[in-house]
Amino acid sequence: MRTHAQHELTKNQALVYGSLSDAGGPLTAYAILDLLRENGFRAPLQVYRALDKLVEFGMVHRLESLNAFVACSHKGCAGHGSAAFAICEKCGDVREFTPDDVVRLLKDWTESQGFALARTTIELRGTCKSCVASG
Amino acid sequence: MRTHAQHELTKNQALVYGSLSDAGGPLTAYAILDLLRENGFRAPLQVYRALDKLVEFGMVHRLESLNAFVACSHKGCAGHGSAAFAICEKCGDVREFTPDDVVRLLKDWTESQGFALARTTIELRGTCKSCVASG
DNA sequence: GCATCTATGTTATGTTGTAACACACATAGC
DNA sequence: GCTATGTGTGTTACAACATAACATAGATGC
Ligand SMILES: [Zn+2]
Ligand SMILES: [Zn+2]
Ligand SMILES: [Zn+2]
Ligand SMILES: [Zn+2]
Repeated sequence: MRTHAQHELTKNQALVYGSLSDAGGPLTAYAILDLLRENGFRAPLQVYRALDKLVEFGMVHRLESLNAFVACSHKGCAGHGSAAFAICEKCGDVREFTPDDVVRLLKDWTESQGFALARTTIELRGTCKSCVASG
Repeated sequence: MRTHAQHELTKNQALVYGSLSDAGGPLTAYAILDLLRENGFRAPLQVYRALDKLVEFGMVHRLESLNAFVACSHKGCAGHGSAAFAICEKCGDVREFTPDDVVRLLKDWTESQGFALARTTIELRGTCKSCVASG
């Protein structure tokens, strides 16, 4: 039994997830494509199809405000509560966190409005601690 | 003294804002361009440049998860606290609200992390009340 | 064998967003 | 008047992001 694979990935899914995991930060689909050309990737759809599945599995998150994708920071994660992201505009660092209290308030609001919530996007832009410190 | 114009808009800005205001919902930049061809618009930059200013003025919001823009629902608004959006995936309706408590919690988190928050993106996807009722 | 489902490969196209350069217009300083 | 400066504008070309449509390949179940 595998400990770190809730989903058996196909070859392309594994390659794409590997790229994101190795990168340790967000990559665009086309950046992934370029990284994987030496593995035989030729067309954007090969990347997008794998990303669709990985996002569905909860192993990868899409950053809407960057048009980019990032591996979930919970290693071997098979999905968790809604995530939020703090994105540094100086260095590009992305920090994932899970603000359950925030999500609870948003869910309360949607319920009070009769809105059936499917998913949330929370992305914070600013400057990270080390970039603030260094000027 | 004008009551509804905190900013004197240029011709192009007024046209773009008018389109969004009349639409009563989100439009992509290219949809705006098509609407404004009869007013002499020929190129996407004419739209994007106006949108940049309108967003800066706080009169228009960008919806990252739709790659679209929407007039602020506060008429004559010159900017307010961070907004959030509930987006119906059935009918496309977008409801703007201002969840101060949520923003406060997010701000607390960023401050505890030394992250200098510049702006927030909060977008909720789901099904609106009337679409839930009718389907 | 045959239907069905999923994954994959490939070409072409559609959608969203900018770079670079030129020009018009207003305002301020000389 | 005449420059300098800043901002708004117009235009061409291009870059970046995403999908449609069609073909092929392998696995599973009957
Ligand atoms: Zn995650
Ligand atoms: Zn940083
Ligand atoms: Zn608003
Ligand atoms: Zn609806």
